[in-house]
Amino acid sequence: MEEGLSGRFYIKAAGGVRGSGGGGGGTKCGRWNPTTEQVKVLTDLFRAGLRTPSTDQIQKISSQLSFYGKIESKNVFYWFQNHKARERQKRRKVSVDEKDVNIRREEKIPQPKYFAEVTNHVVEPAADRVIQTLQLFPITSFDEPEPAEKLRLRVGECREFAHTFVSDIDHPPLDLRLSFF
Amino acid sequence: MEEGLSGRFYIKAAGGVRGSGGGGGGTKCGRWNPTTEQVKVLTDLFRAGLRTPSTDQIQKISSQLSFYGKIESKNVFYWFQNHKARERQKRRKVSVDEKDVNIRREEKIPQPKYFAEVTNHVVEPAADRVIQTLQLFPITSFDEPEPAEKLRLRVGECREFAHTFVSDIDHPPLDLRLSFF
DNA sequence: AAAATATGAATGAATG
DNA sequence: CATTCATTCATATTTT
Repeated sequence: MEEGLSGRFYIKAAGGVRGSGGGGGGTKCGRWNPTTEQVKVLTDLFRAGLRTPSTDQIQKISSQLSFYGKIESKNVFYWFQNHKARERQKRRKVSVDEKDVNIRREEKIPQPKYFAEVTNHVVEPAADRVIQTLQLFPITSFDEPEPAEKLRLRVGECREFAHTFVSDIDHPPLDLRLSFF
Repeated sequence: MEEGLSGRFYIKAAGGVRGSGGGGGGTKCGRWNPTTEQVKVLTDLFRAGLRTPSTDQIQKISSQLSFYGKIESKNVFYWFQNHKARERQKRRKVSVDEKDVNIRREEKIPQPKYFAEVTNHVVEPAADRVIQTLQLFPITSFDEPEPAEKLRLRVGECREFAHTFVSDIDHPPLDLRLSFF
């Protein structure tokens, strides 16, 4: 249904096209599709404390990462910008649902996150080759104190405080009165 | 090689019966599976004009909807995001009727601050001017049509050639030694 | 069960 | 920096 337009057959590359190596220099262009190595490096840099790289740094990073595949400076720029923004947003939009379901009495993951950030980079076979001499020490971030990015495990938790008791109530006290001003 | 997966595995969610009416419980996590009530409310809100709820609104909505079942803010956020996008997407597939021979030769490609900044963007519709007090019960179907259409020139160009296939080099001399000082 | 489709989630790219 | 749009990917659901 949705199809029929755009006439762009995307290569249904199962398993993520992030395939390393290839360089993605294929015919598929449009928007940058980072390779796993690129993402890994970027992530490492971020975790190392880099949040808002300068133009200079961006250039260097981009330059280095270009080895793994097509990449432009702006990609690096945007990557950091997005990553940071989303990291923050996750913190903000953390479910703040209280009340309502009262049965929730159990634990609550100490770190309820917006959503499970999958940081499980499958170990690349070529990982060995990827000798990233990332020796970025705590960089002086001019933005704000580095919040010690800790690696969070995937939210294995699926605590769903069931709402089972919602038997046959006609209309719960639902009253979404949103005032837009 | 193609081993580089996106690394996104979710726990197989068993029996995600959307049929909320009855139990609805038991669904495992994986991805949010809205109940019919939740969808109904969301749809009503959307139809009432809500298109891009603010963080606050998202919180409220999420909170209210949690009555019907497990839900998080991000779900609401994504729901609206997707719903709007798809609504527009479908709208867009009908905009091919008129062969607007008026082809604008916009050579300028919007680039970030790295290149010449271009601002020849089409006028922003600003259709989020929905002012109303959303009440759960669609008292007044303030149904507003899809206003404005942006017709954004998407430049999915592949201007930059892929990095030259590095064939000689054995190992990427990745050495991100950024000099910050 | 396979194919088609609907939709939740993620992220690159902008814009203000 | 935040907010938003467009695209794409991964599943769930429905259809054949």
